[in-house]
Amino acid sequence: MVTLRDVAREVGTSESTVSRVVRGLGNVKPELRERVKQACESLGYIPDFSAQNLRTGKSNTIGIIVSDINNHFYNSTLGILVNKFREHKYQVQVGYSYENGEIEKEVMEMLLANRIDALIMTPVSNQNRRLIDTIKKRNIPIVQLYRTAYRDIDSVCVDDSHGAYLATSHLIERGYRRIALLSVNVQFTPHRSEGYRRAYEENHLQLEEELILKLPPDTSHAEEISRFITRKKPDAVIAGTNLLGVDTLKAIELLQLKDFDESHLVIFDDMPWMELLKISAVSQPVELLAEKCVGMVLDALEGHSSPEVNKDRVVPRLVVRERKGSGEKT
Amino acid sequence: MVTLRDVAREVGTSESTVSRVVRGLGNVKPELRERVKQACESLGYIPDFSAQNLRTGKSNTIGIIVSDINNHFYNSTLGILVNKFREHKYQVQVGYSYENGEIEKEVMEMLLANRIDALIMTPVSNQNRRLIDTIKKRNIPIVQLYRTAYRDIDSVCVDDSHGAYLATSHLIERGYRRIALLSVNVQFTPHRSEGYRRAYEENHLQLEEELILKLPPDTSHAEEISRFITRKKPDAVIAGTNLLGVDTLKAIELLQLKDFDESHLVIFDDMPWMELLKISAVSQPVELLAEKCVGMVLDALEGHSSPEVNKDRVVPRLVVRERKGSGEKT
DNA sequence: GTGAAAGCGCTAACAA
DNA sequence: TTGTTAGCGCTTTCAC
Repeated sequence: MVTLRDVAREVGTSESTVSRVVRGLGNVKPELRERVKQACESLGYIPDFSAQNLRTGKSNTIGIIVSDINNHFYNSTLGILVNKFREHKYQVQVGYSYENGEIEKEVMEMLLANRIDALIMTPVSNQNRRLIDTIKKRNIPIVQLYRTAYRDIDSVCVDDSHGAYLATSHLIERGYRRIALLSVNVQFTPHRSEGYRRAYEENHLQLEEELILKLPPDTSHAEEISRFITRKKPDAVIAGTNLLGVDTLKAIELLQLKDFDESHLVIFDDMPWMELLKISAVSQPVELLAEKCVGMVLDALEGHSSPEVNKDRVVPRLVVRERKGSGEKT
Repeated sequence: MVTLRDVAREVGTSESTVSRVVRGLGNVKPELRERVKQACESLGYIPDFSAQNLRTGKSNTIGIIVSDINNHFYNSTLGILVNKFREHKYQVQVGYSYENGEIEKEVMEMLLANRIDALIMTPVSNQNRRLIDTIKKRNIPIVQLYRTAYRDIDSVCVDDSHGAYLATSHLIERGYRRIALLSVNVQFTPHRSEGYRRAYEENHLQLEEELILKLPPDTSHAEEISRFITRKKPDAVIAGTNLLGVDTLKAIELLQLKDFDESHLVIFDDMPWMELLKISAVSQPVELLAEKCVGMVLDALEGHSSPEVNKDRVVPRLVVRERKGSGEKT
């Protein structure tokens, strides 16, 4: 391994001078600076972040904990975040919690051990309060994304309740009355059922509790959904995530429901394939969300943040799609 | 920050003893061991990987460079790799190269600076030979995934040429003659066009070069593809990646081609939505691929690897799908 | 079974 | 403008 010392020896100067050149600080004579740069280049010097981090106490790294590694929706959010932090010269270190509080704990410890400068997470539970406090004590900014598990920590969420309201209203308007609401049984998310209820109430319609189905995260539910449809006979379905959307479509296929087409369906998290299938979707403003999240983190890192807890909530919108010839319920 | 020293002071012992306990080494009296553990717990001690890495020269971290952050296919591969390494107690640090050799260089340097123990990458070019050599010199194992840019480095690839052969043969069998091949213009991939040609030859059919279209990575090509279809009038299309598949479907919609349905199409990289749309796909054995890749890395880390260059190639399979009533070309 | 001490590669305070 | 030095938190001899 080539170290500062090696470069210094090569040039015949001191480690600190080389360090200054490498970090682009002033106060080095141009001539020396050039020779040092040359030597770095020819020796193939690469700095050692472990040493840097140890010495400076910071890592230029943002930790991000993603709750579901298999959900494209989270992956695309992650993609945007990584991009934005890249622009600000921050590395990103990702950890996956698999919607499991224990693993979440391990991952938080791992990221702390890596000396992250800030943490963005989609919390799985509120059981890691202890670690959250440790992180606060170290003055590491935290932002919760998509869910608010800890009330005293900044958060950026989507108003899923409103999303459900939009979806439900839309379907009611189309003449559907037995609308099923499928959602993942995850805590700390703004409750979709709340908006669903509101839409029913505003339309003076009676709602059946049994049309609300909560499912555990991180597995396929096609069979369960098909049984549910058979038993409860909904005339429309709102799928609370893109993955549940896929499961619902599979269930429909399983059951060979000929009249149950895409117009009976609204799926959360707009994805490219929904456009192709002409399925209406609740589109999350991921870009905006990421922007706010990054903004909060950078503000906090630069000490610009307010003493109060920031809670930001962005509003989803309904994307109505229909095939020509389709439309009102017949 | 709570350090080993703090814990040692609390217990009234030395740093080295605490270190032994924390790392689960023997040679500490049970009674002392317990007290140390207690103290770690109550003080909330978290080890510092920077210090550990600096001292030991290794990081328990595998670096992975993904070439396209927006491609679900790579994301799902990444998901599997992360899972597998987790089982083996390795962290994963991800870098994204955005299909750009310059960024790839930066990312490689970043990962090296982080002292990764091994590197898995989907190389974008062969222009980073210099860094590859540095990595080799540091005895850090490297595995190339999906592409072989450096012949002297281990690799695990998919036989895309064979995939194209399967897709083309299938379409020819269905009666199509003017089959377009759309692929991303990326170097070092087994050439799809080779299998495409072979299928034409075996069927004693004349192939038109102009039906082969190469497109740059990392943008949408719907318009370009629609122009291409208008001009060249193919009667079937093979899309070389899932993203090109989406673009092709959009192009078909743009052109309102009524008779050009899913049966005229084969898309590389099987994705859940293709099942829903009944689109035939060339399915990559991602799980197997990841397994081989992880195996190679672990072998190398444990010194079990052979002196020769490992080149593994896995074979894709064709998943034929059809709606009832569809089938042979009419 | 336990502790003292050196040093991994780097930065920052200070001295020259 | 440059060099010397101490020390970040940890592991690893080596001595006891």
